[in-house]
Amino acid sequence: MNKNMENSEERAYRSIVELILTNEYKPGDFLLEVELASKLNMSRTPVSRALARLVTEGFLERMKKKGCFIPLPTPEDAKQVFFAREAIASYVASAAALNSTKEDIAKLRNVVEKEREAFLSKNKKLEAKLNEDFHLGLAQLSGNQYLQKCCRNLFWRSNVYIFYFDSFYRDTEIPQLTPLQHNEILDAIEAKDSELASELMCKHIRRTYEMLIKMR
Amino acid sequence: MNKNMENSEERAYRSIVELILTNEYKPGDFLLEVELASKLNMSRTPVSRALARLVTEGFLERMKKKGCFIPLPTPEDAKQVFFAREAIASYVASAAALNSTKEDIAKLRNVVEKEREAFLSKNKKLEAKLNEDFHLGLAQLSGNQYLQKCCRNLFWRSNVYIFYFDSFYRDTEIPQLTPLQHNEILDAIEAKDSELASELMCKHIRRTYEMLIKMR
DNA sequence: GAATACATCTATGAATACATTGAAAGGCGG
DNA sequence: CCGCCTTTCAATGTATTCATAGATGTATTC
Repeated sequence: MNKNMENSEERAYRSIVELILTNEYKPGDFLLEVELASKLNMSRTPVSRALARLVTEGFLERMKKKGCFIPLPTPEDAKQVFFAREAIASYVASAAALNSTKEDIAKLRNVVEKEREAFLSKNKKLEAKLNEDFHLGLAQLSGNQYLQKCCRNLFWRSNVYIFYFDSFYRDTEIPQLTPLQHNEILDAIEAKDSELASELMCKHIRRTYEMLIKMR
Repeated sequence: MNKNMENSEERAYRSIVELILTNEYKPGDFLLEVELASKLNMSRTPVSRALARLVTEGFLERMKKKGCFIPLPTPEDAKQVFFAREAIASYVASAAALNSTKEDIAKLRNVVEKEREAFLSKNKKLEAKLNEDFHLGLAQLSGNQYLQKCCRNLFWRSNVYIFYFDSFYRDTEIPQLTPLQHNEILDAIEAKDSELASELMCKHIRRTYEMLIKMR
């Protein structure tokens, strides 16, 4: 039925992530296989496999015979997610500083520029996507597929918090600061200053986290 | 047919990990769904799901229509695995230094003591298991489920190297040093010296890696 | 009226049947 | 003999069907 060349599991996976990141499903909601299958016009099998993957990636949790659900945000969990992100992303930044070429950096500069534009035009969804592009792009520059994978999982998981608190988030200075901080990080990477890149990334993530906990 | 109360996927998962860690399947080998299914006396479904999980965990790779296989060790991959382990395990160690109680530490001391005994009695398999217990136990003490998960995946992945080079490995001083280094790390954690714990863990992992690359 | 045993319902777990596809063997023409 | 095309096959990808576990509601008993 579907002409797309990607396999169904991959499509299901992306669709589900999309549904979550666009907040169509909220924390606490159950993602039922049959429901998703009919929504996405495919059988339970690929949906089920995609869900299983999201669970092993730590993005969803599973209750036996109840279904998968988006974990409810808790202060403790937020702490763990952001601490883990700090730990790994700072390594990634320092590794990127050592490995990246002019072209790599130019690409990310471009992303940041688009981020700034997206902020000015208040295109929330695009902004989120570009933020993801920046962080995951950096992870790729680390040249370490394992750190890259960890980064991706943690980034997505932390996004749940950002979306959950979106209404607050928008009123802070964070969205405005983001492109600036991203550029500072790129500056450090361009200067091959791995120590500084690591530190800036750490602070960048911590700032988001600290904003988050102030909102409870 | 099967009397075990755990579900089949979990059993398949454990069995497959076991088959790999005991070197019954070696790097480069394909793990075929049908073959495993018949070997483990279950249908393709749980086997397939278990394999998928191992792939997302980075423990196996998948070639479409060919099967999952244990990635061939390469110098580049080894570098990535051990670098990632260093990065994460050092964070884990420093977090453990901040969180752990007397009882936690006592438990790990016990593991290390058994490690020493296992080394003396040349019980290779037990030694490997205890090493795992130590590192994953420490990950648990970090109190961060995300870092814990990353740690576990990377540990297993790095184990492929250790088993692959087992014959060389045995002739080095590493197996003898391991319990000593583990105890040093525990000392630092007990003294709540997170900086030192982190540094020692980093060196501990790097030593294994450097031994590895000398063997090519 | 409360507690327990039992029926029922819902969602996943597992098995099986069927479709797809990548790779390699083998045939055919040059 | 070599290279290209076709065919076949082996392995996974997907759908469907059946089984089962956990939750919930209900009736019966004390």
